[in-house]
Amino acid sequence: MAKNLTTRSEDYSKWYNDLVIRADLAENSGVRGCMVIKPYGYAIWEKMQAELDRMFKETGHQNAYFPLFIPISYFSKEASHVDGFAKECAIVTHYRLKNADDGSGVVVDPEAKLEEELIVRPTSETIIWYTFRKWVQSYRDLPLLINQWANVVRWEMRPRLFLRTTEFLWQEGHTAHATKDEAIAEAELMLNIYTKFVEEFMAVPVIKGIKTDSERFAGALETYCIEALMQDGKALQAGTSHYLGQNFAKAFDVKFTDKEGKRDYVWATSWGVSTRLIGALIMTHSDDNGLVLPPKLAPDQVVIIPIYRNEEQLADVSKVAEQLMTELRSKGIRVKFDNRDTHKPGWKFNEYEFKGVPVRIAIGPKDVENGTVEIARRDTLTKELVPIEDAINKIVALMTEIQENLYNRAAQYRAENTTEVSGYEQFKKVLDTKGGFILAHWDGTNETEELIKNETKATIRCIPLDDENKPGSCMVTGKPSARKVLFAKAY
RNA sequence: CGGGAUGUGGCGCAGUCCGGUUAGCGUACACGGCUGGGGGCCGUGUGGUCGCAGGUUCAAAUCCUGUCAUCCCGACCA
Repeated sequence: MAKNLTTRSEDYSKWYNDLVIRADLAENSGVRGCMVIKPYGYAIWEKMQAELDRMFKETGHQNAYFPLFIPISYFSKEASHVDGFAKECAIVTHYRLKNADDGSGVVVDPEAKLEEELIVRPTSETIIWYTFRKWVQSYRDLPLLINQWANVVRWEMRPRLFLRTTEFLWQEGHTAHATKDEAIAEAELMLNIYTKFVEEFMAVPVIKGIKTDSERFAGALETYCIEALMQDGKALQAGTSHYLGQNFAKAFDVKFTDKEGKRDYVWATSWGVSTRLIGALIMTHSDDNGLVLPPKLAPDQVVIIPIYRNEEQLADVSKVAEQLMTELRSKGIRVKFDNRDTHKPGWKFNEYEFKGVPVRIAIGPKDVENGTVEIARRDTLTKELVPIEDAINKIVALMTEIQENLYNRAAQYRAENTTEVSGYEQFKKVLDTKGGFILAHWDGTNETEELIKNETKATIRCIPLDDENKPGSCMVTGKPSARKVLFAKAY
């Protein structure tokens, strides 16, 4: 798989310049750390949105929309939450511009200073909990299962295209429950939905786990996450789901009356995935020829390219192509017939390879004569001549086959790049020479975690939720450890 | 905010050290012809106040000062 990609990926910017820009998904917008998502990139996001939205609704969630601006006073009600976000907020202080006295352009009108500053949401817990207070009185109002599709702004020091942009698109779910157990179950349910989406639709294998104290979401009691391994050996957090306990309910005074007539604070969760997932998709499957998209998310699953020398041949080829397109569409396959005469076939072959279209069909005069079509698959870069009557079944089968192949390939890569170590020296050596996921025992203290981070730049990605709870002793301190945890260098 | 680098047609770059004709190359774009089963070839053409503002000089993309922006490395992070 992607023989040169691993080395290329060590230089992150080159990787993106070569692949993302060439694949035409996004570009830097010129606004600090923000990006323009181009139509093809956005089409991928829309496919992701559609599938996630369906899964949310199937589990009883509803969409709503809350304001972009959050009064600073709301924001300061939950102490640990503000600690987590204070350093990366954009703040609105004025509401008007005026012409500069010296004619040099427009300046902020000092007269138009806001009484109370507004924060551009870095996440919406505060404004949503402010609102939830008005929506919840009785256990009959619960659970409240709300999702919002929105943009948020986090003024990070160091933005990275798709992975950490100043403004990004995401969905954020916010729920309120009558009991603690119900809230925990919700947080776990959403983690499972994310897992299902990322693995089944994106074909990206993930490890489910919980975050350590230091990596936990600001204001949460438990942060569940899914971690994926990119082709350059670095980990990427693909999604998080937080159990918030009663922290936000207490901060915003959201109480309800239960069946016995007792008043209590509600129990909460929040969960989100972002356009970072597009980055994960690219960085998991792409090769040196460009993007490789899983069929389930590809905006075009099949592209048909006609080959011809003159109008007459085009007419013959088009007849076969259009017939094929109609039949494929009736099977629910997204097909594009690219009969532009402004580009040559060779050009188109390359273009759709950059774009990662899973299956390419070429039809020329020879095929019309012989009753064949040429079918090429993006994941293996192989092509074969197939009798036209077998084409439909072949292509339908390829949709599943390519989807599975991508997942299996990524899973195999991850297996090959996951190492279990026992000692700290071995840990450092693996990290330096191989990278990837490393499983090792840890004594559970912040101090040890911090020490490892400072010395190696590796962090604990999560404490995995799988069944392998074999106790041992910490690789650094030798103190007892309940189980191995997952380390990696991360984006 | 610390360290490093870069700003030159739409995009990617050379030229800058050592100032000197009309600022050059690739690509893209437009037109014509040959082409067309993996980014084809030939020809013609459009497009640049060299990031911005000062300064030095007979002369500045090139030297000096200032300034702005972007990118990379670090602290921060979905």
